[in-house]
Amino acid sequence: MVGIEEVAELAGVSTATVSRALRGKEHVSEKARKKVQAAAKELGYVASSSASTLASGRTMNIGVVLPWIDRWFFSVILESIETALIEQGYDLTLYNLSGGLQQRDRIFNELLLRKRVDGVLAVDVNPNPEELANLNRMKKPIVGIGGPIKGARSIGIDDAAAGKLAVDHLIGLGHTRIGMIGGLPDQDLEFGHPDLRFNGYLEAMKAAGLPLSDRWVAKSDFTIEGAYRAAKQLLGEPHDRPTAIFCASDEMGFGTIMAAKDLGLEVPKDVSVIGVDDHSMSPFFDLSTISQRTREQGKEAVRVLLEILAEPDMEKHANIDEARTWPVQLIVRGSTAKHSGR
Amino acid sequence: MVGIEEVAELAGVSTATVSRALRGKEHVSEKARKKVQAAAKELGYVASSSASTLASGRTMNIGVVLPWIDRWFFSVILESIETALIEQGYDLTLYNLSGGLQQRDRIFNELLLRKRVDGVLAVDVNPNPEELANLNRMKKPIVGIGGPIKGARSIGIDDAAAGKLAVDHLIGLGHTRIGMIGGLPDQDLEFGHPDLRFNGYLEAMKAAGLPLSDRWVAKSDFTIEGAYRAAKQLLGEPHDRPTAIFCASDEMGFGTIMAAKDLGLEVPKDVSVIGVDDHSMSPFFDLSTISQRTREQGKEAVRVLLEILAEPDMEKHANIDEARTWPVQLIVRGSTAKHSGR
DNA sequence: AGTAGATTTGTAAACCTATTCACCGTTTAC
DNA sequence: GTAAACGGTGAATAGGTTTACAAATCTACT
Repeated sequence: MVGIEEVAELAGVSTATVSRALRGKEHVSEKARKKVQAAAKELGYVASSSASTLASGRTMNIGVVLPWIDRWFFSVILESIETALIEQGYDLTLYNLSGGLQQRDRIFNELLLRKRVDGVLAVDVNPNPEELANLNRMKKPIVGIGGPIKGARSIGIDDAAAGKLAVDHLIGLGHTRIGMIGGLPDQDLEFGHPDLRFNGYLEAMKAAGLPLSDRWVAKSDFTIEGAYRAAKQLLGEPHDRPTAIFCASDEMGFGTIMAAKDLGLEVPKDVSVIGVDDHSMSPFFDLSTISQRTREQGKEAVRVLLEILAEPDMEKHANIDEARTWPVQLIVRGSTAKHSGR
Repeated sequence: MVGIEEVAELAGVSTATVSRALRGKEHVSEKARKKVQAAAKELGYVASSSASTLASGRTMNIGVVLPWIDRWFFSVILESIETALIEQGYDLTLYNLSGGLQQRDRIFNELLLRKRVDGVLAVDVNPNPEELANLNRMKKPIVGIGGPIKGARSIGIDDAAAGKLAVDHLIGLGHTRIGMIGGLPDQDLEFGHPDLRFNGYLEAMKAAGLPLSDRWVAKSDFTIEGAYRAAKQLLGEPHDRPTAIFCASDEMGFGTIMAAKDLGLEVPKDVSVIGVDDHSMSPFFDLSTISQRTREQGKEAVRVLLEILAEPDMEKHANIDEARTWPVQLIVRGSTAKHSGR
């Protein structure tokens, strides 16, 4: 296998110059750089990343931890993170937590500490104090996405505000009997998004002085299917049926729209529907939604993490917990309209 | 930072013994192993992966290359690969090709050759001969998923056979006017799945002596929305409308079912629909389909790659091109039924 | 007790690059 | 014209582990 010495010899310079030349560093004459590049190309030389990591202390690799991959939010954010990282010359090592607690423990207390990554991006994963302490000890900065991490920086939307915005939109359209399909608490997500969005719903309803009813609220998992069933329940009610439904996610919105159709109700004439996410299929369903601009969140998290890594004195960043609120945006499509009924 | 020497000192043994003990290797007495483990735990020692890679030549890391992440097939297969790898103690570094040709070039000719990965899994990506030669030179085995790679091992379904199976199912139900919604050729995928599935359709129709018509065939991209539009076109036809439609993917099947509903047609009474994939949402849509058992494919690809890596004489595996056909399975749900019409 | 053989342990040499420091030849400032 | 500053360069070292090999210890048997 060809190493840096062969290149140095062929180019007629020292290994130090080869190293500097190939990485675009200062203090190399153009002439030397050209020679080195030619020699490297001729020999098909590529620097060994493990050796360079060992020598420099930098891995140029980021660990990304997320609970699942095959769900819309996570796969989209993963793609945006990967794209942003590769642009900056970083690789991305993936850790998904679907393997249960034991695997999680191994990931946090072993895999992430082995000097394979320079930093960590945690998507909807809330490290406990011990896990965080370990990362700090190893000087591995972590940036969270999706919810506030105590003792670290994070980015996420204000779920309650998002819920309130959605419901305020419905209220603004004249709806008074507004239902909600929320997520099951504690299931799936670590930051309680479903509950928070439900709180936003309650808040908006109370602020507007509108009546609440148990019959207008249903819980389901975050899937089309779950919401479909929940929506049938809500909309099947012959009297007093809600004229608008706020769904905790767009996928739930899709299920709700399909349920409405199957019940012979028209959207938005008979019932308005709004979700949260701005899923790639939302335009097709013509679903109004609260966009959380997922791709931008991923990009921004990468920016913050790399900024911390660029800071020579990383200590400063330890134990800063700055939970940045990522602004959401109401996107009005055809699934919400003025209340037309009686 | 605590290194192997501190652990050795505290445990009262040599670094060699520490290394052996911590990795569960032979030739360590139980007593020594216990002492070492206790010392490592006390000091919070975790071996540096770059140092161990440098010394051993093994990275315990696999590179996974795929064209996208946020599409069902890819995210599911990625999750299955990640799970299988982590079980075996391997990490996974992700490279997605969505950044265009320039990025692809960099990934194949730089990132994958840097000794950061022991091997490569290519999902629906077909490396060209030069890219493959580079990998061979660096002794990095590659296993493909989704289509045959000339000069490497690969696993994938027989797209034509899958198409034929789907259409044979429809024929067996008595349908004679059978349409297809296929993918756009050359777009998106490197292995021409859409065309191959279309070939299977043609083959089945010809074998059964059934008539073909341009009016029964439409092309769209691999999305619900595209298929929805295509299906409206096909099913809107007042005369001679197909009584069954084979869709090149389940997502296209969902679009087709929705289009049928919106046209006032009942599935399967007025029109049968079948797809390919066995998408997680297919049970909800009650869509019959050809399952390609995506998760198992991912697992199997990992098994094959690790098997190659375990082989001490890896040379043997270079230039073997063994394109294994992964069996598909007909899954009959409620969207296909006997032809009931006139 | 002595010894062959098996097992455990330690020593030291890789593994390959980045980087510090010193040095040299040039240029710049005075 | 000299001193100082500066960019370019190379020699040597550090970085932390694995592993071949040699040495030491233990086991079982004569």
